[in-house]
Amino acid sequence: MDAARTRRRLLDAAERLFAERGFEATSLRDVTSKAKANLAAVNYHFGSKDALVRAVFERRLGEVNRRRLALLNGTGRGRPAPEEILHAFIAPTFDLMKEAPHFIQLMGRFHSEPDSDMHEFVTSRCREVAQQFKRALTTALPRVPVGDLFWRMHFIMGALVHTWSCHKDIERISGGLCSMKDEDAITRKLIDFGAAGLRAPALAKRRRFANQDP
Amino acid sequence: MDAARTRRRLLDAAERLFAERGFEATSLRDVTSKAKANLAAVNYHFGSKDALVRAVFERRLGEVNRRRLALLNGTGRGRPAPEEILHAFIAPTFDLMKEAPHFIQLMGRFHSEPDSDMHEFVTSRCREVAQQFKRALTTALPRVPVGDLFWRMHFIMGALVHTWSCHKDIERISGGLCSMKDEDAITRKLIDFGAAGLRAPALAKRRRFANQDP
DNA sequence: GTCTATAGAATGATAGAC
DNA sequence: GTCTATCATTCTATAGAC
Repeated sequence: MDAARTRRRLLDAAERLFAERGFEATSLRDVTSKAKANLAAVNYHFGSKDALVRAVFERRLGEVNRRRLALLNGTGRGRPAPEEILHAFIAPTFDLMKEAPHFIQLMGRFHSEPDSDMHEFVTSRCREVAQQFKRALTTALPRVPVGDLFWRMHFIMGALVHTWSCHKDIERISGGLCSMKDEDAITRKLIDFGAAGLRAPALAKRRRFANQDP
Repeated sequence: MDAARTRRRLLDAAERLFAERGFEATSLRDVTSKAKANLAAVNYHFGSKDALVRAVFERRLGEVNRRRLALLNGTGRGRPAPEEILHAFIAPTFDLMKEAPHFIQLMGRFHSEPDSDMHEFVTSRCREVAQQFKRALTTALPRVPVGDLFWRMHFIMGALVHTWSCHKDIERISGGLCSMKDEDAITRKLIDFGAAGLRAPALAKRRRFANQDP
């Protein structure tokens, strides 16, 4: 029973330090000392530093993706609106902000990390979910050309990832104007923003704007 | 004259390696061997690894911000449209994608980096530009509440940063559907997407959507 | 399972010859 | 300015006592 508790303390410490300092900049000594465990404990319980990183992601990612699919499939029998699809994708991550803020930050950081092994590991656990959401949005927006739809999903992904990365610094960044306290309200703002972008006419203002910008 | 050329090779190598592997994961030995310079050259020309990072940003950031302000102030005497403001902010970075693709990737990575000294250094060089663009958008969209406007600018920033981060992998990510070759076309797509989000009615679909999601 | 001790490799930085 | 050689740290990982 002590083993499980040590494992958990190591995961907590690693999650936090990887989020705050980055993966390369965090040593096993940092992790074990914050976890009040012995230096050898990481290699005993996980095998290596890389395996610890994977375990940190594995602990939360499965549940997040399960809840995403549950929300997506619970939107009723008709074609769900873009707003509902975005909500199913976003809300399970924002819900974690109180319980596991460092994991959210870590998900934000991960998207611009170069480590290709870690990338492959995480994306492999999200591939199925990504496919289903892509299909749902394609069905919900049949008149948006598939190329445009990819770009708009990419832009929404960027807005989401950036919000994950910065969620602890919103008050500072906004000069005290905004805060991340009411995650549901921010979820709505992001959904409304993304849905408006998804529905933008493919050629809106193109010509007029182009004339002003030779 | 040899000094200037060595300095330049070091900056080129550092820019590329920092973008591809990250700052912590890149050693001075990696940089100097790629630059075909001696290990001691970095400390001779820049003083330290940290100073090298700052120099990498300094080399390009000033010019980018100069061009942003030139475009912003060249939009004519009236109140520029949100599209024009976004164009002035985005285009100078996309224009660099051919000439300095690694720097663009590095700008993407930087936004989720934890190193607070580096963060302070870069944001200090962009503070004036950020202020001016914020003011321009506030004027262009007087009916959007300032809190909403902050969030929408934050989301657009996320879309932009994510595009910087991924610009070399768009073909792979999109499964061959899209590419980054025509930067002007992608600039337009991002501008149209962002402008639609900026103009979204503050309460669009709020009530109906809320009912479906207790 | 937890600990100490240490191997073995890599790092940033510098001194001093040329 | 460029080079070699090296110092002092730090790192991951492991062997072996308890």
